[in-house]
Amino acid sequence: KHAPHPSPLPEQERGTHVRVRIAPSPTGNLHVGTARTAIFNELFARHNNGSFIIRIEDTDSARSKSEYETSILEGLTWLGISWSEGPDIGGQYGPYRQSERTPEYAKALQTLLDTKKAYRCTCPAKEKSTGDIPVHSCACDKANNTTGVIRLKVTPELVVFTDIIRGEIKVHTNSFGGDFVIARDIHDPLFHLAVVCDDDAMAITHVIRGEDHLHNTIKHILIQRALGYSQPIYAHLPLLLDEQRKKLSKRSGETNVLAYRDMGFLPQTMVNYLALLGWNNGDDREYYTHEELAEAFTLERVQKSGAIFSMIKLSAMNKKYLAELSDDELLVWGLHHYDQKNITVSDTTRLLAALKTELGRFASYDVGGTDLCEAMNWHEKSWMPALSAPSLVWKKSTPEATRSILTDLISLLQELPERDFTKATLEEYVMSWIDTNNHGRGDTLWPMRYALTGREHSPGPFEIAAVIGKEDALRRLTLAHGIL
RNA sequence: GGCUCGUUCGUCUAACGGCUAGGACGUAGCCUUCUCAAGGCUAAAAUAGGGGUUCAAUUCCCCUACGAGCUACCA
Repeated sequence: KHAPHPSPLPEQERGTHVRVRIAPSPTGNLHVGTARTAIFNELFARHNNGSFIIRIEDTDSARSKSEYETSILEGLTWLGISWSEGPDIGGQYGPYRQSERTPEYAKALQTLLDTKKAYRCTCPAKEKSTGDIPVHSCACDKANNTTGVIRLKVTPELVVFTDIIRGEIKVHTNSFGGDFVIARDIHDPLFHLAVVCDDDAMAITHVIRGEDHLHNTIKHILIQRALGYSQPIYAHLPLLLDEQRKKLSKRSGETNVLAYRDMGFLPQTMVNYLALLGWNNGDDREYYTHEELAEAFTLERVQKSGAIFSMIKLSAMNKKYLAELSDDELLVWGLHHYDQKNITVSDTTRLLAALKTELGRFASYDVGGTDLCEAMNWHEKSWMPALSAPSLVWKKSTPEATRSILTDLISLLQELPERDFTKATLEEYVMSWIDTNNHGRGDTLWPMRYALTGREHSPGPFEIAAVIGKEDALRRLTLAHGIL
């Protein structure tokens, strides 16, 4: 009989304390699909006062890289997801890298070999077949080989388990190809074996992962039974889909979570959006803080069908969160984009003021505001726009009228003291001047705004003038006047 | 091909077996407006098809169609 696995926790606590994990393999950056799985796991753990654990699945040493592990953890940290055990912080069930747990797997493999539930097989690797299912059958299980891969013996039977999200799942072992490989060698386990050993050793109570693992779960249950382990509760999440309704992958578009950060998306946007993709609370509510999600989240309300990851909706949500940012947060957000482009910002006060004028207009840039820096270059001190004379004249005006208005506007603004260069005062002052002199609004405001920004699309002229101040405003207006 | 899962507006989704199938994003129109946005108002837009069960089906059951996932000595 297989000896019970040593557990750092008293036996009675096992199973009562919720313990969930995500197990990314460090073969790439943090994928949005992995991020969503992480979010669901973390929310489930928090909702149930349980533990959320990160385990690095690096049994494929050829493809695993430590910089990817760093990047994955950075992505999770940026999202604001917290874990109580993991490769970076350790924990009482460690180590949390599969490459450091080989002795555990060797022990389990030896047990399976000793109890004849697995055997070594020297047959060549199964060829990929396009037609019928290739069923592995050979005489290796009788040959007592001392070399070769290790296969688990599979007897024909119907395996049934209950998935919290999709109910009873039944798969007959005949359908997946006979005895399957669980290790290349006693010290070189495959994913299936390692997962089962770790989930047991780490006292994982609920395995919450993508639907693409549904068939693997059958294999895992078979290994658990052979090893005498108890079976965790399973919940298979619907997949994240691309526009073609295929599983979201690198070829679908950007899948790296950190790339979304660099595009201008906020972590609260990502968490909120991803959590609502496949889960809802049964009502119309769409906006939740991380805490509110943890409070409300249950696996029973997770959707069964896959959901398309939409940048459009993500952007709409991001706009809303951007508008809620405090000054400090907005500045940090803005500076990140200048850093991305290696642009040094000389005056952060002016940058913040400029960002505030652009708030609510971010949709007019590429998704997430990638060309925001260029659109806002008007805020820099002493910056001079590249103006074109035709653009300076409003569509219903003439160069002559524009020239005359600019002449008067410049002398008008010269009389206004610097401290009155605020949006409200400027607006009141200039608008009443327009009205009393019967200038057209467009005839005045268009050239004023264009002169200050060099752009046909921008925030309003008074907001702009308030940000750049009297000196810059007059310099740019004079420049504009000169080209007509 | 086999196995498994799935199917409500274009998308994300709501609806103890019971109002006119609701909301959000997107789209279109109008208002506002110096521009692009934002904001306000309005509109178009869905229960895949066919059988059952029931007084009553988006909801329960069956079949079909379609879609997806899996089908490695990757994870």
